[in-house]
Amino acid sequence: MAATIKDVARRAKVSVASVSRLVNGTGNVRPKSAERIRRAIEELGFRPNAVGRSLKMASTRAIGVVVPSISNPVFADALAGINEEIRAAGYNLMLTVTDYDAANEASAVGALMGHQVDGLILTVADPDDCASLDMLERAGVPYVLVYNQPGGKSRATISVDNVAAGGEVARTLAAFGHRSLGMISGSFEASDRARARQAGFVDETVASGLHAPVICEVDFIDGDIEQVIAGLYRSDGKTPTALFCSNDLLAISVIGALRRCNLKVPEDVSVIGFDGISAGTHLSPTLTTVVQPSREMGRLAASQLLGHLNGQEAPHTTLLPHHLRLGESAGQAPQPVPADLQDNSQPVQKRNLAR
Amino acid sequence: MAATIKDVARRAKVSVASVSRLVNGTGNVRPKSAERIRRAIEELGFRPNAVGRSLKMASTRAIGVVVPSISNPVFADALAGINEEIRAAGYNLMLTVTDYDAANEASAVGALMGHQVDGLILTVADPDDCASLDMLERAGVPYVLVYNQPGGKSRATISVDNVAAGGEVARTLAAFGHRSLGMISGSFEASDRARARQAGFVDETVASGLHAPVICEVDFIDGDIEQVIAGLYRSDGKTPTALFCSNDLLAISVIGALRRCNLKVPEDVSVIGFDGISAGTHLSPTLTTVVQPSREMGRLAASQLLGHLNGQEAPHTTLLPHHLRLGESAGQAPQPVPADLQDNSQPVQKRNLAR
DNA sequence: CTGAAAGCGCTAACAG
DNA sequence: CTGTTAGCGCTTTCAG
Repeated sequence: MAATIKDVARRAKVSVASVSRLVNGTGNVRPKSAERIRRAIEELGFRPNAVGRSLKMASTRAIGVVVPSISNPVFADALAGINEEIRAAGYNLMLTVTDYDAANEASAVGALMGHQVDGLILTVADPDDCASLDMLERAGVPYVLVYNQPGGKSRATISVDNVAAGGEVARTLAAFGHRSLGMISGSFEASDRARARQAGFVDETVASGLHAPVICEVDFIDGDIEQVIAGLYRSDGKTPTALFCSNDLLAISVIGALRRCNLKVPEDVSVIGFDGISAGTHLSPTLTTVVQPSREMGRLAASQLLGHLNGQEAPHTTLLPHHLRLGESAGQAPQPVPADLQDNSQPVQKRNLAR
Repeated sequence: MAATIKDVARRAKVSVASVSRLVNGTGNVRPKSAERIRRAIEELGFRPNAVGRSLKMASTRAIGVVVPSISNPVFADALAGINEEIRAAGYNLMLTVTDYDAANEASAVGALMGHQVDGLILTVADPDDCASLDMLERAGVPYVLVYNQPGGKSRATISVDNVAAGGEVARTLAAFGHRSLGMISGSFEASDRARARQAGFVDETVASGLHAPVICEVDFIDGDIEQVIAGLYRSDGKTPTALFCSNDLLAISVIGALRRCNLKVPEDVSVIGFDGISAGTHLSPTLTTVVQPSREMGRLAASQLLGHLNGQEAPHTTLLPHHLRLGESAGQAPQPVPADLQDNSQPVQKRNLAR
């Protein structure tokens, strides 16, 4: 059906070589022939077959992208950035969504390699223990991670400093006067980011003179979250007055669950998320969160990868700045302890946290 | 670098044909040879080059997807559905985001055709006047639209009935006692959906005995929206007590703008969106909206396309059911007119709307 | 400036 | 069962 370069050549009464030269602007062709070729192309509606070209050139001009989810705006935004950069450079995008499943991760990378993508951009569950990544390395296929923050192995990555950010959250909450913190996180196994944020959060909580925070790992099912929250606040003991959620989507669910448990945010419980998805600013209370520059991260990942494909320096680890966006969902700790007890607090350490 | 089928054949001391047969499960090979081939594959880390295969088979087992945006959850959700279906069938996904730009639309389709995708799934600005679509048709490349609802031309589509849905919104609002309706819409030029929703909304508004609604077309810039809202409600005349927004993202922005204009939702103004993005249920007030089954739409589009590629019936137009999700953002019209005036209302028609 | 020809990696007759 | 071979559509020497 579709016309080939051969058809064009025949119709223009030249060799396929000339057509190729004209089409690709490589080498010159006599103006007279050029005109005939152009007409033939026009008449035949010829469009070069990228598969044939790829086979010959050993380059598909396609780059693969592997992300855990696309319904999470964080990944959607990064993808938008990637798309922008990639397309501007004339590359195409092969996308796979893994749904946080490691098996999908592996098969996706395999499929993409089979399709001979020129490079990959991906977010994996665990960059420190990822067979797919090792495979890419062995095969010499360039890649750069986004959001992932490898601990041991040195791998090209674009992310924020999750540990530091988690720490800032702890300090902020402490400065608000909260004495009992908690963290609600999605699967640690499926997210090195969550682990890093937790590590920073716990460390700084303790460093701030508070006791270690309660950590709840939840499945991403609304019912589950509600149960966890209910369980947490049913106990009459020392329950957290502030909750750090490992990502914004989770924070939003947690706020909903809290509300259904008749707990007011932020009056009774403060909530801080992570990511800075735009939906957070439209909620009420508006979401306090750690903002990462998702779109920019995607753009940067793409441009580093493309740069490398064009012979520039290899992609390297880049930590982009994050920042805390103060919304209404986090505020002063409720109910300062009765005056007589208050004297027992530790003013020195308190001053520290307020930094 | 990467091993080819030839390398495997050499190493296993068989012909490339045998390797191909074993790898693809087409034809038999002597168990003895099979074993040698398998070892060779293992040792060489051989992975069939899909480009070579595609060239020979005239099929890339890739399908192209073209959407206006990926940051809008509607498209992200549909894409999730497409991804699911596509991957289960062993296909790959080539994605392009057009950013609502018709020029990008055309070049994306061109690039995808060049890459020889086996079929396309797309949402375009105007399915009734779309050069890309005509080009696909001419080239005989199968495609199915999502969200688009072509008026004239017959094109395979998965969507909801936007006209009917727009009408329902009008009737619902009328039944709530609103007498003055308005619609805020994104670019009509970039969205046939918006046009269809508007058509249904206007028709039913009038059919309900109300005067034609105010229509405001806005750019998708927060500042712009705020200005439009402010302008609309500055006039002391008969301003709408209910606003239908052509999509949820817009509705969320409108609610924000309304709030900044000191208008309460829904006490002063009711707002209804369209799409049913999950963020809407987490807002407060929760968003009233027309829910479309986005993920299912994506899934269905993909399965129809794949079915067609496998020789089943051609994709056809499918209207999936939508439904109104009543949230808190829309309610009874404010301030029933003073009693003496109320008698002037038209009870008969009112009864009609309440149906 | 131009054409002939080789070959990218793979599949599928076809002949043994 | 197995190997040989002819392309799929394209780019690119290499001669002319």
